[in-house]
Amino acid sequence: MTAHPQDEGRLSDAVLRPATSNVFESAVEQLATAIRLGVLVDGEQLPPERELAERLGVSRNTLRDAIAALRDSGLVETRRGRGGGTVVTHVPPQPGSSTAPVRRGAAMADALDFRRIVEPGAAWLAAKQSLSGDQRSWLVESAEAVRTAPDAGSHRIADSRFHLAVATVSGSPMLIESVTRAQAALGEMLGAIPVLPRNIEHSCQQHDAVVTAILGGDAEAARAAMEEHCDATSALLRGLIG
Amino acid sequence: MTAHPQDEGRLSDAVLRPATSNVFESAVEQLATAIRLGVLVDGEQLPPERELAERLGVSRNTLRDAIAALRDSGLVETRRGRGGGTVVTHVPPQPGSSTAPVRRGAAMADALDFRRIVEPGAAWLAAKQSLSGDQRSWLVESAEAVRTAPDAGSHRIADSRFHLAVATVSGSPMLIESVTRAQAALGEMLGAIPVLPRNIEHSCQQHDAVVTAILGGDAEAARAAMEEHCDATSALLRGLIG
DNA sequence: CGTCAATGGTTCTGGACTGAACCTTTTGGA
DNA sequence: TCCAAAAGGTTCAGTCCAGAACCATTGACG
Repeated sequence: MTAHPQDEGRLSDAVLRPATSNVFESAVEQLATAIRLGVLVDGEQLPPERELAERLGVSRNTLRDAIAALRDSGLVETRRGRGGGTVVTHVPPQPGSSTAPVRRGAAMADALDFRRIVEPGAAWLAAKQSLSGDQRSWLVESAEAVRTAPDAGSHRIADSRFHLAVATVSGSPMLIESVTRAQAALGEMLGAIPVLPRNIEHSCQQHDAVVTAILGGDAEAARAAMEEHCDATSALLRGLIG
Repeated sequence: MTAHPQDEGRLSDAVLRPATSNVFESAVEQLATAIRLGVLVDGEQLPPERELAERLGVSRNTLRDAIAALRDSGLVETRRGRGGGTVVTHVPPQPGSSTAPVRRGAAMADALDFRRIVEPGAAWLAAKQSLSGDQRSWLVESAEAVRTAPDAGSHRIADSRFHLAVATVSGSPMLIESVTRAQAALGEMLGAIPVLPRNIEHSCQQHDAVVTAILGGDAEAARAAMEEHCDATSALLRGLIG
């Protein structure tokens, strides 16, 4: 065993990551991300508190605090009584009103690099699965939903949903989580891309190529198509920010 | 926005993952994993408690409980006083004594799939970086250390260290974490691979191919070499378990 | 040989979170 | 019409954990 103190340092610096803190905040972030990525769409009803709390692995008290925070942010509304519950009331913000000053570059570069690896990987793996009819039509519809999105905000959400759908049909929980994290990290920035019809059309063609390759079981083509798609997005973003 | 209830269900099931609970246990797992993967090698001294606690993002109390657990498991020893501290005392277990009954298949398949994507991705990204001389020699030495490992246990640790080194020089924190998780998930199983000289030699040749490609800046070759390596390992494991 | 600094060991307080029980509101159906 | 079920709303005791202060032990260095 070579005793290279600096190597040990490099490795342990890289591996010993700080644990996730603050259960409440992570619950808020998780729900808010799910809404902003379009996993939970406008008008959709959340599961009952007791059930959702269990699924998130937090106590009902904490979940309620998180929901209250979302309510304060205008993301959801809550009604009491039988048949009541919490519903998503989220009109996706139109781009251009980017209040968020550009993120710091390192995190963005990391997320872009990461996405360039896990999303094509998900497409590749999805193509190797034998998908059910439901899953196949889900993919097709997800891609179609991106094309028919009426405005920029809807387009962003539909795009997220498409990418998450690809990850989901890959069947790998670890990959799904990775894609979710990449999408969440890039979410704000992707929203800053100007929604020119040309960009949309190009993007949708690439989506279609991905879907076609996956449905055809051509893993290499699926990966290549998704790589192209990620590269195109990266180029837009990098150009946009410098 | 298509209102497909089942789609929502699929997506939210996939995305709303349970939050990490129990700070103490995750600290233990993190340190134990670091030791078993060889990030912290035998005889190496841990940072002082106050410093390590801060780096892990836990309180010193919790960290001390975690260290106590490691001490009970015989992974570390602690001495008081100036110049004292906690040192790793870990003799890697020789394979064959696999007390652990085979893991359940789904988690293993997930980890293998995930690894097949993130490790080649890390090699690809590493090859695209302009590496420092230190990093280049670190890679070479890491690969060489695998070849010269005296016994099966050391071989496993050196192998982990090599893969983590590749991920580290890729420069992407998100990727490093992913590779670490994949390695940790597969750790026990990789240890179950019979260490035939032929397997070792084959594995080392693939390591060398990866290093050569990375140092040469040939990203596609690096990825292909790592894919081959992961596939070989997968085949061994799947054959071993059925 | 004594002192000091670096380290682990101990204790305490306050806040965050859990788990459970119970209350309140609303609606669908007997 | 009225009741029961299904939801959200409230409260409380207990546990986990952070943060800080302080104690005990040991080796380094003057």
